Formats: sequence, structure tokens, C-alpha cells
Amino acid sequence: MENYHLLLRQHHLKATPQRSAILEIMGREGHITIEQIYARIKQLFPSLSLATIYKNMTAMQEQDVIRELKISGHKNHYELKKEPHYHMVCDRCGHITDIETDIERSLKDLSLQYGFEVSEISLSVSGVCRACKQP
Amino acid sequence: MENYHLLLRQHHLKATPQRSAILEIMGREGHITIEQIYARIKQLFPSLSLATIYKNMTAMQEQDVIRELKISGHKNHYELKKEPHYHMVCDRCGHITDIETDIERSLKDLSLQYGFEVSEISLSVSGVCRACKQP
DNA sequence: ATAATTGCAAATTTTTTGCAGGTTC
DNA sequence: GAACCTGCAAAAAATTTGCAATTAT
Repeated sequence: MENYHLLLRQHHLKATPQRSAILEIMGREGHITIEQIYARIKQLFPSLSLATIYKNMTAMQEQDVIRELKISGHKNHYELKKEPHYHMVCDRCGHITDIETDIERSLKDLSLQYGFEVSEISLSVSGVCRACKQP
Repeated sequence: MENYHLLLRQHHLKATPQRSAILEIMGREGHITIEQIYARIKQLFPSLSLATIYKNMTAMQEQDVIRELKISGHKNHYELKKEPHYHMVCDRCGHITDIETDIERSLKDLSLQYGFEVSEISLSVSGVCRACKQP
């Protein structure tokens, strides 16, 4: 069990019970959609609204507490921001597995390592391009 | 100028003028959003509806003619499905650049090659997991 | 001729916003 | 007590659906 109160404060966010609850659920579930968070959290906070979840997800992304996973053919998922890692998503059941492998290392043997039949790899690098860095 | 009529037929899709027009625009623009397609296509087909674009984007994705790019912090973009390649997205202007590099090759020198300041790399591999392959 | 596609309008789903009252630091 | 957050309702944005008329093969 983690100290989400501290985590929030370290990232300059007020530590409300709602926020801590969202993070606890995310910590438990690993990768989760907005509706899944909503369904689970309603049990603890029947009054908590979807709008609050959205607002918090935005705020926590901006403060680098969580990460949004947008994956083609699947709903958006969210995860706590930990060490850099990647994802393997099943097109049938939607299950997301973390991949701890290095980028340099060939992804081809994923098939053997995980018994996962790779059909598509999507990589995107974000940051700031040369043009936008010009004064 | 490509033969989009043939491309569609090869992928078991009827070659309607609307579809060909969508592909032509995509071929010209590289990476494009739904609204951008809509805006451009209205000039040629004032009657073409957004619903038709959505239906076609779904059909053409299913038949592997195009690919959907879901990138955190940006609208969904679409591109023609060509050789495997990856993307570099500017967080300021949203511009998407194709990366021809191999996965094995370190992405670290992107910064030098493109003058792009990398802040996050997101990779996801899709396919079918071991559990779903069980009979 | 048949099966698929279009276009329209309407419905649904997803996300955002405004604002009053409440909470955190 | 100042700034921020919640919850509600309402709005906006994104995507899907049903169906009659049309079109591609």
C-alpha cells in the first residue's frame, strides 16, 4: 500500500480523498479505463461524479502522476507513471501486459517469451520538434 | 498519383468515389484527422457526411487499408498503411513525422538526427495473447 | 439483381465547462 | 482565507445507428 497522499503533494496537487482513491484503484488494477474507475469508486464515494474523475485525470497527467494509454481499437486506459515501459495489448480480450524489455532488444522474440502473436507494433515518440524550439 | 480504386478492390471494398477521395486526401496529407478530411472533402463532395467518413474509416481499418494513430494529448490521426514505421509527434504544434528507423537502433539519437527533444516514448504491441489462443 | 454504400437525422458515447458550495493547506 | 476541488447539470465533441434512396459490381 502506497502513500498516495504524499505522491500527490510531491506533484503539487491537493490530496483530496477522491484523488487518493483514484490512485489506489489505479495502483491495484494496473491499467484501467475511466468507466472502470468510476464503477469501482462509486462504492466508496457514491457521490463522486464522472466530471471529477475527468478533471483529476487531466490534472494528474499534467503533473506527471499518471499516463494515458491510447491504443487503437481499445478504450483509453490509464496507469500510474512508473519506470519507462511499454505495452502489449491483446486484440481479443483487451488485456494489457507491461513489457520491461529495452527498445534496442528485438521485439521479435516476444512471441516466444510471452506466447503473444504480434500483429502490429506502434511506437510514438513525443516531445518538441526543431521548428517549435526556434525563438 | 495512385490508383486508389485498385487498392480498394484489392482489399475487398467497393470503390466508391467518396472512398477514393478520402484516400487521395490521405495520400496527399500523410497524417490527418477526421475533421481535416471532412473539411477538404466537402469541397469536392458537398453532400458527403461525417457519418460516411466514420463508416469508411472503420471499414478501411478493418481491411488494413489505413491505420488509426491514437496519440496522447492529440486528436486521432489516420494514415495509409504502408511499410511499418513509427511516429514522432510534436507536443507543441502537433506535427507528426514518420520515423524510418529500426526499433533495434537506439532512439536516443533522434534528438540529433531531427533536432527533436524527446520527452516520452510510447510503444505498444498488439496481437493475440496466449490465453486467447487457447481453444 | 444483389449486396453494399450513401446521406440524413437522431441517438449514444465521451469529454468538457460553469458555477455554487465545500475542502485543503 | 486563498486557492483549489467537488458535484451537479448542462453543453460540447466525438462516434454510432437506423433506414430509405442510390450505386457498384
